[in-house]
Amino acid sequence: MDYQFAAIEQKWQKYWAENQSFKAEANSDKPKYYVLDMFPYPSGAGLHVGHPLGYIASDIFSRYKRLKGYNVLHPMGYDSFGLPAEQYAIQTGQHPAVTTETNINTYRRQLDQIGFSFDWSREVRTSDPAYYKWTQWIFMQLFNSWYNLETDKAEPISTLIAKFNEAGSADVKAAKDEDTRNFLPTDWAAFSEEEKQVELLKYRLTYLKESTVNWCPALGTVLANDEVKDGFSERGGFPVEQKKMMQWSMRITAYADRLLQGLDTIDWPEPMKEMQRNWIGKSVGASVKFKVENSEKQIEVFTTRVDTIFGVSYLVLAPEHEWVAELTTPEQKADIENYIAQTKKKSELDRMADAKTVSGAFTGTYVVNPVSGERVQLWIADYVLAGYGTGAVMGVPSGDQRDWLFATHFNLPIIQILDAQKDINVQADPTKEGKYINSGFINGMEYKEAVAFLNQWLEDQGVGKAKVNFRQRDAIFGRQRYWGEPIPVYFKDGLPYLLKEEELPLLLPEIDKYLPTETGEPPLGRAEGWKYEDRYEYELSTMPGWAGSSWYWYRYMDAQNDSEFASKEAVNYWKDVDLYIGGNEHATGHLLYSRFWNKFLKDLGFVQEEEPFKKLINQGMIQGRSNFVYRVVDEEGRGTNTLVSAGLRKDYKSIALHVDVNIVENDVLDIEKFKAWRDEFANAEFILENGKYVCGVEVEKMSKSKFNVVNPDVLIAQYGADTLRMYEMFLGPLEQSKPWNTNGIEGVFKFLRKFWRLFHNEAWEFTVSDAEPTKAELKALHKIIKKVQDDVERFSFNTSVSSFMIAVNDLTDLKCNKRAVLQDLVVVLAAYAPHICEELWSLLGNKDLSTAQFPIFNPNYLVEDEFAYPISINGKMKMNLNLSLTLEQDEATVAVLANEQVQGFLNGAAPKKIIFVKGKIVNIVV
RNA sequence: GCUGAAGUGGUGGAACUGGUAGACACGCAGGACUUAAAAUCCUGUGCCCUCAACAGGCGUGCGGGUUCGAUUCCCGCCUUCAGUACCA
Repeated sequence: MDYQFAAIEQKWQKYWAENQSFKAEANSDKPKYYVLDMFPYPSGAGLHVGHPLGYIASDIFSRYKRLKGYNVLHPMGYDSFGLPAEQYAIQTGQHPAVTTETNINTYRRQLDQIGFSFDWSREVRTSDPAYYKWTQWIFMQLFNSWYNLETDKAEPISTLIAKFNEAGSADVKAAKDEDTRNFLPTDWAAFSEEEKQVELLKYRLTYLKESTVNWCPALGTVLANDEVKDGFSERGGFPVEQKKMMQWSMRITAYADRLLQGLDTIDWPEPMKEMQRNWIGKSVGASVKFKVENSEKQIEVFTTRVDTIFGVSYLVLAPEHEWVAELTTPEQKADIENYIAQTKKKSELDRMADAKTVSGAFTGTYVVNPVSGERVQLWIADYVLAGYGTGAVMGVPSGDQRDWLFATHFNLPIIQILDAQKDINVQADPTKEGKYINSGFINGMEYKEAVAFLNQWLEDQGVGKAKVNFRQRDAIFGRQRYWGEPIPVYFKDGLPYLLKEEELPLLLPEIDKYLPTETGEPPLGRAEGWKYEDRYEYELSTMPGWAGSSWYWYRYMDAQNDSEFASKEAVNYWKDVDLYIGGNEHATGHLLYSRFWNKFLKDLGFVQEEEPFKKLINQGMIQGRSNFVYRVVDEEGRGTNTLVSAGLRKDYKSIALHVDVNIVENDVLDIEKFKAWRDEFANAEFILENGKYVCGVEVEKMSKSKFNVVNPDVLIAQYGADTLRMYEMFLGPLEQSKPWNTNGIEGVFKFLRKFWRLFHNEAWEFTVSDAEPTKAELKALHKIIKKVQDDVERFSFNTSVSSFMIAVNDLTDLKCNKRAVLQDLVVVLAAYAPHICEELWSLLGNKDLSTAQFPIFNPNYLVEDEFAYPISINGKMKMNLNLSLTLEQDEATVAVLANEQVQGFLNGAAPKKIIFVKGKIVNIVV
């Protein structure tokens, strides 16, 4: 029979499902290997051709590892809480659970027909109560923990209480809020229960705090910083404003240093690590307090160059700094207010574009440099950000270019502080070289000494200390929306208390409408009679999107467990994810939060590994490739009924229209389908080039409105899943972003057919011979065995597809239909094109390809006696010459020079030198 | 600006450790089969000079360098993409 991909693929997909062929063993003597994909949010649009790219790669890797004798865990699930289903619910009244279920079914159908080897018995859905029970449970562990800076790990809150009982708060070194109280053990004992709870909340790893949040009135919800772009919501593009509210936060900053250090231990793409480093934004420096003249106030600044403190010639506050009004003198009041008004008007974008312009205003107030005793002016300027550090900086014009510009613009002094500083009247010189001058008691010191000395001095005097500052803030954990995990907390006397563990899961209540209440409370406020013990108000926020995805890889290890998030045995066996494949858009979201929760769970002894994802690969984005037709317009600019082919468009006045890429092949329009596509084009006329209508092309985001979405279903119907899988890999390196095009898919399909034909005679009857393979056949086989092995291990899937083509071309030329060769070839190709291979495997009389062994590479088959040496003269390749590979330099040189053709090229010139690299090249230098 | 990645035929891309640049595929051109088309098969296909062949020259973003030999290493620049942005 000819290659009937549809029947073959259905048959084996059914077989795999019925036999649970890819179920990971809970216990095994085989080494474990955990291959994870970033699980999808099941959106209503279903999968497009870009989604499966990473899944195909991970599937090939998983199947390969199984053939190599590993016990592979390769699961899939759904990140099924999220905003789109809720938005849809608001519009239609349909419960998000229903929408989600429908979408999941579509996803599952689409995934199944690509033939993935997922272990579906371990499927998870973050919106399933059996799953979010454990998300809530982790929240409770966080609530019940604090971060001990002495042991550098999280500990149960009970150890903190013990410390308070014993020694009060003095010796406690903890990651905590800034407004903690100092108390003695006796004070602690005297605190009321409420006072104790208030104090403990300042130490818990998840805590309530009044914070400024990004409030989006249109969406009725709070957004994370990464969900806001330039003052508008990333989703929907609605305006976002700042609003103060009590919010649950996660004390991720406690882990900032470990999150940073851990990056050095994991095999991730460098750009990803770099993004996380920048996001965490560690800077080492000092905080210094400047006393305000004629006031009790002290302004704290953060600096990374405490050594330059004698060069301070002014201080700047952010315009939003809360003390600005208070510290402005009456004479300067108008100036300052005017400046603040101006800053407010500037949007974030303007402020960015304006980065070069110097602006600011003098408050009229002076502050005192605690080190030198000098009085300097206090200014405000919008180059200082309220949200970073303390919202105040010291200006050192000789050492910082921005400060230099500011000082020059406003005529403030520029003080040289190092003898090595050059040209400071032209620009700042941030050098750390040389010895300090004009710097009081650090004069004559060098950088390192000065920093250490100053830090100690500041601390001794109580006016500052060495400090590490992070850009990263604690993560806000509450969302004012419905479709998320309820937070397992109720309020008594205004204080939060946890539910009991056995009361989990706290189920999402039913509500009438998925909108905030009339009083502005979150949607959960609509749930009637939803009270803890019928009296206490539950927390009405739900968890953010990243909650459920911050630990899901552990649930796959033991997905059905009802008494633990995953059993100790399962966690001890699977440990961590060996290979994680997903997009780089999660660099500072999911991947950071997951590492945070993982470290926390490790601290409490629930998991084994400090880092959850050993190796990470980012698959590139598949962009859309839009096609255009060009409608000729008349004098008045009205569209006519005529369309002109792209190559001739310069001769006409025309407008470009998106055309559905599914009726275009190799950029040539299928005119009949086009006429049927839209009524308005039913009678269109075409100006053709070379008898064809050629469409224009542009690379854009894949989107419905651009008619450039390619649905895998269509391609599978036309070519089959095996072709789709191989074609997606053939497109280019996995990590590279590329526009989708179907131009080469025929070639891959032809390859599979050619492969199929190796096993069949002219009449398409299955025929293999049991004859001994020839040397050439074995060579072709072992070349591909080695190639695939090497390629898969370095995730170079595109090159192995090419090599498969070469192998099949070679074997076709050799007319090889020998079982001894083809049977191994089937196994080698199985990870890429599993359906056709499984069929051929069974036609060869075997059972269950998933239990086969990857063929062992034998280098002896590749050994050559001869090599066609490229002979180059002065590095230019001239000809090839067959020489025995046993020849060493001397004999080879003789043989080369004896050759007539070589002599012809030399044309009488005497070789100065002959380079001979065995098995590689001969280069004659003349 | 900073950080990171990348720049190779008409196109996607290959060349893994400095050793034959353009594998494999698409497209295109020509041919076979066919009444014809599709499918299939065969041949050719980096550019320039040449009717063509032979031979030659050029060629991996640009300019230099190291080397017998550079897509690969070094220096300087340009462009594109991604992230980030007055971070004190």
